[in-house]
Amino acid sequence: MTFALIDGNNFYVSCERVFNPQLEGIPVVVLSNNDGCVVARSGEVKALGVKMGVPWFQLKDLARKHGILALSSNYTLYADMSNRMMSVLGTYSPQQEIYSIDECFLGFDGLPAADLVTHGQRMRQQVKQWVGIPVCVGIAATKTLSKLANHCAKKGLAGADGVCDFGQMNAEELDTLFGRIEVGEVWGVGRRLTERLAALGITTARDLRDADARTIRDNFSVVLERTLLELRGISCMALEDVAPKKQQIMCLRSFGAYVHSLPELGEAVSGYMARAAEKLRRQQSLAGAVQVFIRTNPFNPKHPQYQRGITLPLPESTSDTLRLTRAALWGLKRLYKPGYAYQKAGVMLLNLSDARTPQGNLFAGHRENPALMQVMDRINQQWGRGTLKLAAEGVGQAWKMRRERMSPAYTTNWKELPRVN
DNA sequence: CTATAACTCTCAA
DNA sequence: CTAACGTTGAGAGTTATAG
Repeated sequence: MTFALIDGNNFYVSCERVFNPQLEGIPVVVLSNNDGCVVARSGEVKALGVKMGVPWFQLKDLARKHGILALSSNYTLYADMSNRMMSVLGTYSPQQEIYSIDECFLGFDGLPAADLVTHGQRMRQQVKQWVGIPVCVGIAATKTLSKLANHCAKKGLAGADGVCDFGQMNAEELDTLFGRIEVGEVWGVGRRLTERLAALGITTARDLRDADARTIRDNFSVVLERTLLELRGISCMALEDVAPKKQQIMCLRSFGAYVHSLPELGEAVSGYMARAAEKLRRQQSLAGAVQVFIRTNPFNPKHPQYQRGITLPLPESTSDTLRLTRAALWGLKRLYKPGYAYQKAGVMLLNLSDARTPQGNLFAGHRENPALMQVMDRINQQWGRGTLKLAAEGVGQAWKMRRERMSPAYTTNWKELPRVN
């Protein structure tokens, strides 16, 4: 088994640079929703020591000093660029698993082992030329190893130039290399596990690979044991060609300004439910339960804190925005307590089932007519999200998120294409 | 008691 | 000028609850 993992470099920043080459060579970050945290950093910013996920306001001094440019995230643009990148990469293998917006696995079986690096370099070159995004490629016998190889490719370790194939290295070379990689770089090893592993003297990828599998399972979990085996080249995770349907669908968001009143929370919750229900219908599912939650800002110690959620089973599984929204608003009314500054709300759809083989309900008095929802989805797809919506969503929306530094929708909206004279 | 539901924690991008 | 800290999903493990 041979896997390749292709990952866009600083993906969101690279997307922005495709359409604004002046961003090349200068420190750029892309911010999360609400312009809250740093979610993508250019190489220049990484070199300044800025960590992933840092709140933007904490960087103001550093940003001024080094002229860091911050952009609001433009997910429409990134999703479109991702689609282009994925379709180019998809031509390099019959098996592709799109793992996230900026990375995918490819199955590289059946190709001559000696040619894989060349193959990888061709992919990089073509993606750069056709889509404009720089990518790196990791190649190895398991998914976990290919992720690690990708890390090496990005860092230029072991003499890699954008492509790293562990299959070309011998045991000693791999030993040396793994001994220099911190265990936290391994896929599936996060901050918590890094701490606990360190207590056992396991600090590098090599330490974890050579640890006793049974001990790892007993002290940690079967998940970490699988990771360990994968580091040894024993493949425990298959390439998932077809994306399975989601088991839960959620939509949550921080507000651009604190919200205090029930009606305003209701508008937000209705809007989130409309989005969640769209996703639900797209994958042809029905929801059997709805969860709603609201909370104050846990980072603001001056405000009194309140956070609560409620799960409501539905009498009958449905994908009807009206019914789902009614349930959510009913739950919200039970949760709501006046006198708090709410900062975030969200909805979740649970107990999902297949819409094409609906479960019968002896007590269901009526079947719903999906035509209205179909029309709504089509109109919103053609004319833009939110063109047609329930009155419950409101029109004022003072709580809407901040996006003060957004780039135009270059690829999906003619009106926002820059003029060339 | 067991089986399941509900909830918490961790991780990833 | 001020105040300001993301979203979505999976899965394991634990605890609560039902029968």
